[in-house]
This record gives sequence, C-alpha cells and structure tokens, in this order.
Amino acid sequence: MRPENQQYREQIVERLKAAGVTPTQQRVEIAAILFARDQHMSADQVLAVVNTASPRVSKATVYNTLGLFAEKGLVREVIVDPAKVFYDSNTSNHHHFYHADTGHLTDIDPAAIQIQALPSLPEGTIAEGVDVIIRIRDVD
Amino acid sequence: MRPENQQYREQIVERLKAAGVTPTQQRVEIAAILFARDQHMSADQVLAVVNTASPRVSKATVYNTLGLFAEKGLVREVIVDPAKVFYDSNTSNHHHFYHADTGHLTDIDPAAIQIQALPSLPEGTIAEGVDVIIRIRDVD
DNA sequence: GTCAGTGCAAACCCTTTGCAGAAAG
DNA sequence: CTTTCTGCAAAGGGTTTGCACTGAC
Repeated sequence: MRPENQQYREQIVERLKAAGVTPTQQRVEIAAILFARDQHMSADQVLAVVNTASPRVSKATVYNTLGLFAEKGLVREVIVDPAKVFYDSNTSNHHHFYHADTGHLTDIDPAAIQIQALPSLPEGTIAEGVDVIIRIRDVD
Repeated sequence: MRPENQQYREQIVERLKAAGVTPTQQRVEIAAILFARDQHMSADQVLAVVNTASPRVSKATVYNTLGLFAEKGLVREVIVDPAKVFYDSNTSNHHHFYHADTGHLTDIDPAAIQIQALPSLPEGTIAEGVDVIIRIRDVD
C-alpha cells in the first residue's frame, strides 16, 4: 500500500475526517507518509520526504500539521532529544529504546515492559500518559 | 546548610574534586545552588538564581557547567519538555511526574514504580539509563 | 462567499561556539 | 608559566508567528 496509491489515500481521508481534521491536500500528503507504517519521524524528516513528491508542502504547514495530528491523537509525540520532537505513527500503548549514538528510536515490545503499581498522582491531577524510555548506546 | 555557608562550600569543593571537576569559583557557586537540596532546575533558572548573588556567572558558563556536571554524573538531565532541559540534583534511581500545565517536575517514590523484566536490548548495545515519565495535568 | 488552511520570511528561544582575557595549579 | 576556564556576543537550529493569498465547502 504505497502512499501514492489512490485507495490508500481515500482511507487516509476517512481517517482524518474521523479525527475531526479537515483533509486538505497537504495534510493527506503528510498523513500518507506517516501512516504508511509504524515509524518515528522528526518534522524535518517529514518535510524532506514530503518534498520528494509533489505537491510541495511548506515548513510551516508541516509543523502545524504535526502539531494538529498530535493534538487529535493521530500521532504521538516522543520527547527524547532536547533538539527535536519525534512523531510516532504508532499510537498504541508502547515504549521506546533511544539509541543515543544514532538518535534512532525503536519500539519496545509492549509485553516486555510493565509498570507495576502506578503511583498515586498529586492531588487534583490525572495521568495523561506514561512514557518509558530506555537510553542505549553501542558497546565500546 | 545554606549555599553561602563556608563549611557547606568546602563540602561542595570536595564533591567536585571527587568527580574530577576543577572547583572554580563559578562551578562551586552553581553546585552550591543545585546541591542545596533535591531539585529540578533549567539552565535559565540556575542562571537567575546564581545571579542574585555575587559573583556573577555568565550564561555560557552556566551551560558549560551544567553540561560538565551531567557528564561527570553530578546531576542528571531530564528531558521532558521539547523547549528545555532540566537538571536534577538527585542522581539516585528514580522517576518523574511531569505536570504539563505548569511545566513542573516532581519525583516519584522509587518504590512505587517498577519495571518488570527489562526487555532484551538490540544487539551490540548496552542500557545507559531508564527514564519513566508520567505526564499529568489538572482535572478539568 | 466565508472561514479555515497555507506559504513565506522573519522572529523566537534555548543552546552552542569563537575568541580574547582571567584564573587555577 | 601553562593550561583550563570564563565572558561576551554572535551564530545555530528547531519551532512558532504574522500576514496576505489560496483552497475547502
């Protein structure tokens, strides 16, 4: 199911509508890339990929769109690198390895990690999400 | 044990030396603030606090020093906010609540959370650290 | 036709860097 | 004295914003 596939693009349009997002050309373009498979991309990477195809999408729109998708739950923001945000097209419950040397993110099998006894939250607050990041590096 | 206390500052000097860090005036100044208690501070906050006292420390030195302290294991970097890094003066094993509305970090009792079965790492890598962040917000 | 979305470029903010002068040992 | 550190200001890099134009419905 390639991003340029017509049928695939129609699925994307439906998915955006379902999330309450107006499916503009640019948003479909970006979504088609992100949703092609489970992956972690920075805004920069999305911008680079989207602009290998036409129509072109501006940097501002890529940032706006990724922010919108995150807000609507279509992607998940992953904050592991002080320099940039990653957007994860896999929104199901899972955690990450972060390879410090390469800056690469990898999913951790959700079954392999479990939080035991979620601690009681500060009064008047609710949990929005739990992020587990295992920072790894190459052996010497 | 106030940061301006002479005896306290001597302890700081020893602690820096033990970590292999030359105890310059500015570094001791910064360390005295950070190590006064377990806390989470951004570079900006450190800069603001250090400059309420004399001698003044420049922005460049604050950044350099915090980076150096992190590298030497004197503080721990906490990456939860894409906009800035927090430095945690508590280097023991523990995790964090991150209050999205206020940008405030709180420690989680280490006993309250446990990772079950650390997953097998990608080949040729070793774990450098495990970060658990529970993102919370105020109830509506 | 109306309102939301897009593009461009400039602005922003945290962080890093280059280099000359100052401090540590 | 030599080497490391500090301060200043400028540069850097990801992200956001203001505003006029374009597209969606």
